[in-house]
Amino acid sequence: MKKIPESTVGRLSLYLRLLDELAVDGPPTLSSEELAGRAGTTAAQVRKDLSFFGTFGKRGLGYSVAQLASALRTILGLERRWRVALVGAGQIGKALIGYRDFERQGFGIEAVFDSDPAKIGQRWQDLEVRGACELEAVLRDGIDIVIVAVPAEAAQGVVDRVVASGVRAVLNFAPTKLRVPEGVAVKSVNMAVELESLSYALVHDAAAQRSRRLS
Amino acid sequence: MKKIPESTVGRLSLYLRLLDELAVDGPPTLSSEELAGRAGTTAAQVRKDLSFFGTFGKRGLGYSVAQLASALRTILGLERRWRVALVGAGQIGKALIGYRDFERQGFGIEAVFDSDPAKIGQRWQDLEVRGACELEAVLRDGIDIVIVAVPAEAAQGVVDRVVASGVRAVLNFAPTKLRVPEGVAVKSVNMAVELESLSYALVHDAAAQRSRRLS
DNA sequence: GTAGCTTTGTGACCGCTTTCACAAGCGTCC
DNA sequence: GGACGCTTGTGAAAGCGGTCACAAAGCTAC
Repeated sequence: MKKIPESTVGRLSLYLRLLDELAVDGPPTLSSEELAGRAGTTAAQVRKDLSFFGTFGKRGLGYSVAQLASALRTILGLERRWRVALVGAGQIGKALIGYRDFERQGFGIEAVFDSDPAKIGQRWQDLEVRGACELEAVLRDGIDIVIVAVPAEAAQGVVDRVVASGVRAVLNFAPTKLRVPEGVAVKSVNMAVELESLSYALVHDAAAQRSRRLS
Repeated sequence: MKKIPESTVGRLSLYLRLLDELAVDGPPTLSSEELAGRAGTTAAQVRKDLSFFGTFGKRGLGYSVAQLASALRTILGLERRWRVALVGAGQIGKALIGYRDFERQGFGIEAVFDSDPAKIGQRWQDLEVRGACELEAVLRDGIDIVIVAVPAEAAQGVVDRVVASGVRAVLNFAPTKLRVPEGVAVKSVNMAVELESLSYALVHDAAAQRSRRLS
């Protein structure tokens, strides 16, 4: 299979969400044009994204909402349940545990870890917070994805242990760049970077608008 | 000024964080090579990123950690304090409010809104949760950035009101694509997309490794 | 069956980001 | 003060993702 752009995968995920919304009340079929409108992209982009994986539409008609959604689920690997562990029982961790949408989408958080003795043993929803020393044992028991929600200083150490335990997918909330070996997927959610990009946009746009006003 | 790639801005933010770490205990100077190593990119990339904004290094020597950090703060607009409001007093909102790093970096959350009458009037840290009806009035009072942390269905409606109130920067946590007029910056943090990309990587890599084993 | 309208799938093109490669500049050592 | 080593800054080349445009294909009407 050819190389798929990372951005394409992200868009497929978005398309799927839009299709799921439409499935309940919308028409049974839609065009690339309509899907693009909802997704904030272009019809050509939608068709190109899908064409990497096969042909899903009918010319002159568009795509079946149900069939395309099903195909995207297969492509994204969402037909099975993924076993997830959370490392770091702080504020972010708590928000994630409470976010029941994950379970509904097939991502089940099965364990929570923290190194703070005061937190170990606490019950979070239906999970007990476990000590960091148990990490390897639990991860080796078939965990697919680890969410890292610890302070930046601790993140690389945690991810090293996670990778050594055979986990090959990490979702990182620590505001730092993680180094992992080939074959391990890392996705980062970095709110600090996003906020600072907004800051940049604000000072940059302000300057642009000022010069526009002068001309 | 020329067009700056979005990805460059994100990396500058990362460089700044790395420099701040080094400032406390590291050497007073470093090369693009060293910075690139820590940032997970290449030396050429670092130099190109910086070259968009001027020249900050000394040939043969590298960059002064303190001076470069200061320059990046200016570029990113982090020398001033930004006034932030949070819309949506759910789990994510609570985590964000508790995340005191934001304040330290110059992003001060000054108001929290929710539409749930049961939440209005609650005290969160030192803030009182306000009703959605007060939104416009407060935003017009000099709020620079709004964080949207409401359910996906409500997000577009909120952002429309936010934009109408003159705010030009939005950080979106709702798992949906927001439509905003020209001149408004939106950054999205979409955990669902990230998780599904990991799911894709897992099924995709598994296939890749299988075929590698066969060959 | 065929004319006409619609919409897909895709190769070619385009523009932007990254990488490459090297001349220019700075400090050091003798 | 001159030679040497190191590192920057930057034009040029390469690579990649996005857009365009159109032939192919399906559906409807008559």
